[in-house]
Amino acid sequence: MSKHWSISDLLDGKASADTEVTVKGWVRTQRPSKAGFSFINLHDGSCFNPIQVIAPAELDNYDSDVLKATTGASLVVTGRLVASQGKGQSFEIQATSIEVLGLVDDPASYPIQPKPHTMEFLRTVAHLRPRTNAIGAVTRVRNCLAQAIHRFMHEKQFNWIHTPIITASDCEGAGEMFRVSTLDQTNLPLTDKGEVDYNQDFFGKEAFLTVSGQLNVETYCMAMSKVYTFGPTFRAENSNTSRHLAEFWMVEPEIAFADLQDNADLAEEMLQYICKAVLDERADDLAFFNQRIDKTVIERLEAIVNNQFERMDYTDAIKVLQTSGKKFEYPVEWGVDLQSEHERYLAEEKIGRPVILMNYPKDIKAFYMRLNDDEKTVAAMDVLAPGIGEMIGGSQREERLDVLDRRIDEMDLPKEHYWWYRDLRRYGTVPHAGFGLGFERMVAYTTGMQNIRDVIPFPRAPGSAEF
RNA sequence: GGGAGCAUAGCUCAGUGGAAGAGCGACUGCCUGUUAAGCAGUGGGUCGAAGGUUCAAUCCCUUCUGCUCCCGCCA
Repeated sequence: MSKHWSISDLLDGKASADTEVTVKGWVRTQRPSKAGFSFINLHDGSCFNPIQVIAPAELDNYDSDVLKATTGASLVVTGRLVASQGKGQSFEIQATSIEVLGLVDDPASYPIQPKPHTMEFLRTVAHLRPRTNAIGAVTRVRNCLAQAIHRFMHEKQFNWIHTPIITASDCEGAGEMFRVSTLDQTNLPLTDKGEVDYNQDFFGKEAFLTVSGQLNVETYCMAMSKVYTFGPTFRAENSNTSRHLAEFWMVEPEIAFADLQDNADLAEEMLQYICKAVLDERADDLAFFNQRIDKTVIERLEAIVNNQFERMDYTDAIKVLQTSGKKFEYPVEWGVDLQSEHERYLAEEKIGRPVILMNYPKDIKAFYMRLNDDEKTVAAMDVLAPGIGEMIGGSQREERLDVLDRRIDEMDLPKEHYWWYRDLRRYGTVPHAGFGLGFERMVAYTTGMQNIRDVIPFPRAPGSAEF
């Protein structure tokens, strides 16, 4: 294909005015004028704003093609880049030729009309929704966040570890898992006991899609010191909410020679870094979100970048909730897991920003979290964000083999399945900690989008895997 | 898994037991250096599906399907 400019570069003034340029993209709107030309707004995904093309009636194919290029049609436009006479854009293109690559069949029923759509409707046309302002902006912000995460980690000398998607160990324990099997589902091989014989399956044992790369990444942490995973994870929970997906992306850093404070500091520094990246690099998209989606988005991101995160012990949070004067549906007492209403009160009403809750009762947390000296709490932390709830969950890991074994026994877990995880405590164990950031929750928080299904290109949820 | 709600034009939604409505979009015309333009007109419907009640059902009842929201699970 011949060389052409991105609309982003043209609007940024990277090409000299009065030179000939070519752009390729899709029509957002066309406004024909009887004054002898037509205004076409063309977008190519490179930035929020489209570029305005002035198509003069003198073009050979003006009546035959150009005027038929309705919203959604694809064009190659060549012309002179000039300072715009109109308001709303710095530059525009005075077209000398317009090639229509693809028209829109039946414009009346083309789903992406130049008018507001609901997010619910756009989910039913997920193959076309990236052409909208909102989903296009989400896509760029999502990319910006992902790139910023890798950049942050790289600058801090973390190694990105590609942990497996398929796991044959059933010891992850973070929820229901999707089974991976090549057995003939209509004719399953059975053992003598009448159970499915997974010895005959592809891996010779049961296999699943991962729910977390944590246990795997801990092994590399015990050699590379600073590591992280960033990839898709899967939960087969029947969760039907605006903040859960069956397939979602998670960032899981793991740091050696570190405790819970170091872990919280890392989470804070990373969130500040990536929020700043979005403020710096995606001002155009943020302006849109701030105007159309959530009027507090920019303010919120600036507050994260410019303020220390509030840190609060679970035990203190319980006291705050008990003395809040609020009537909660679920009563609060030490030892209970916090309900959404409690987390919301803390993050939204009490603090108004993300808050890091630390040191939870051991009975409501996972076996691998490090037991505190009080023997009642573990070194766990959650980052709670207004509107999203739990954005990050993490902990200092139990590095003492005897204590870990005690916890495994207490929870009645199959110790033999954790043999390689326990080995890490036998061979040069060190204090270490890590956390998991729900990437889509971060994108939702950053954009103000209310449903997590609108911040991932093709959302997977119970009963929903179209596209 | 528990609870609530919704389903009427391409989209967003009114509405009524007795002849299907608006706004936006589409199309046509007028107008215009216009900005999701303005003005006028035209077309567009198995009222989610299947049963039932009724002289008559888009409306009332039952079942089903789909979607949304809240809670739980968590990230």
